[in-house]
Amino acid sequence: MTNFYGEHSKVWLSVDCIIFGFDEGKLKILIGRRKMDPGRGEWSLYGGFVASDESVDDAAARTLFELTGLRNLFMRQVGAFGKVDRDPGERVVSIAYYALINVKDYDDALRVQHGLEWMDINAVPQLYSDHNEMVEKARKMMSQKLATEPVGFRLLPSLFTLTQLQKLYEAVNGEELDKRNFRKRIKEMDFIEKTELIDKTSSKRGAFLYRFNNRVYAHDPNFKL
Amino acid sequence: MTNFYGEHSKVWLSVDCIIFGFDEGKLKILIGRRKMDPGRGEWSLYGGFVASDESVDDAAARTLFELTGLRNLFMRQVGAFGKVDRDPGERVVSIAYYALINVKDYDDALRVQHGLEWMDINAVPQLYSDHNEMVEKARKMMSQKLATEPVGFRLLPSLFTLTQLQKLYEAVNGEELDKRNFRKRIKEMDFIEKTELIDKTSSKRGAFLYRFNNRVYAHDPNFKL
DNA sequence: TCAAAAGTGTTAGATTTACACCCATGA
DNA sequence: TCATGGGTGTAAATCTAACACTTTTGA
Repeated sequence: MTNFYGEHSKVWLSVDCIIFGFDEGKLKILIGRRKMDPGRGEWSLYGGFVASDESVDDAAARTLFELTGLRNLFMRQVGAFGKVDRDPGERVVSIAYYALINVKDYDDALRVQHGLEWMDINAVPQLYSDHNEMVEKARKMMSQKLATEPVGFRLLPSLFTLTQLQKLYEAVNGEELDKRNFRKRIKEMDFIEKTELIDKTSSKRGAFLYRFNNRVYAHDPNFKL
Repeated sequence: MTNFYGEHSKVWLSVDCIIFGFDEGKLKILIGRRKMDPGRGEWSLYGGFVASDESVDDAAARTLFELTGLRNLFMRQVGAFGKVDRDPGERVVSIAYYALINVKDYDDALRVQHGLEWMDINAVPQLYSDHNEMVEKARKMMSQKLATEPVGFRLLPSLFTLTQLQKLYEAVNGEELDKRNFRKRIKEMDFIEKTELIDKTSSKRGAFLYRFNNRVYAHDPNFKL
């Protein structure tokens, strides 16, 4: 049996994370300068290796936790990146994952400690190896996901204004939306609940805060934006 | 440098193929009985190992070629499947791919030689390891792809009737379509060209044969079904 | 008092859906 | 001549997109 497997060769497996955040009306990802060879000093996604006793998904979740201190993030696999020479040192195949985080939940000291920066998705520099490809694919999958499932909330505080939500969708889709049409559609979705709370940080008048009610959504999952 | 990688452990990497075909008005996939341990005798997807000198995509293309004798198949990655115990023997992570083939192009002797059978997608038995998960994910991705890009033609002969095309979409979506509405939409797509040829195999009157013109599509890629 | 963001409805146009009959042919 | 699959258009309903003004409040 070992013979059967043994005819073939093994590879190192890594995970790379595309961490999306929404801040200052812009969609951003976390990247940093590589601290190790090969590629030291180049801009890069944050990643890690898959250990022998953990699934690939678990490796991604662990890596995300190391980085953010957060568990139960919304996370999806982007795919396997397996060109022979993608890593200049050894044969390493990497599985990319994207995650959505609320920037305000994220301890900024952890960001600094890992030497990471929030980079506007539209101004991502050249990255190490094939990481730009990963980012592009993640971005497409993520915007497709946000258009068909109510997961955009993962990028916002648990209480948010409709203007924030609209700006988020505008940033993700790269196009402006009509305010009245947007709010009309939101009103049709019972799982986006208006609270009596008012946010006055962004206007003098103040705006009602809303929340996503997952229980209501589970009962009547009709989302379309 | 080797130290940096060496702290971690390597895994075997395999590819598994979900090969979609369309025949007798049904969407089918190719599966066979495993000829090796572990899992000998169980229904399984066809797969292979990734060699050290080939990319993961190349390994999938090679595996598909071994199996079908066909190159340049439409092929897309489904994703990485990496549970620790997914392979009872060793730690093997598998990257699944789906491919679309025209059953008529496929040499049936090759199918028999590999011990494979066409199985209706709605009657797939329990498969080895996590292969059912792969099939489900591939199916979703494939139907999404067919709804947004004109690749359904890859499942049909290069000349096809509109009824064939409609039956294909019905099989993929699992619901019937209105004949007049379907044909109205096809008529709007200039890259689906009517020929003067007539197919008389499926009716006495005969039906016009159509073809997909990729050049016209490249010029005006508006597809929606 | 004014600047800045919040909030609110209507209508025309476009798209989608439902639906039924005649045609051509070979057996 | 009849059974079988091929082929065609219209109208109602629904959905989408465009559009402008009033409100509230802190500075």
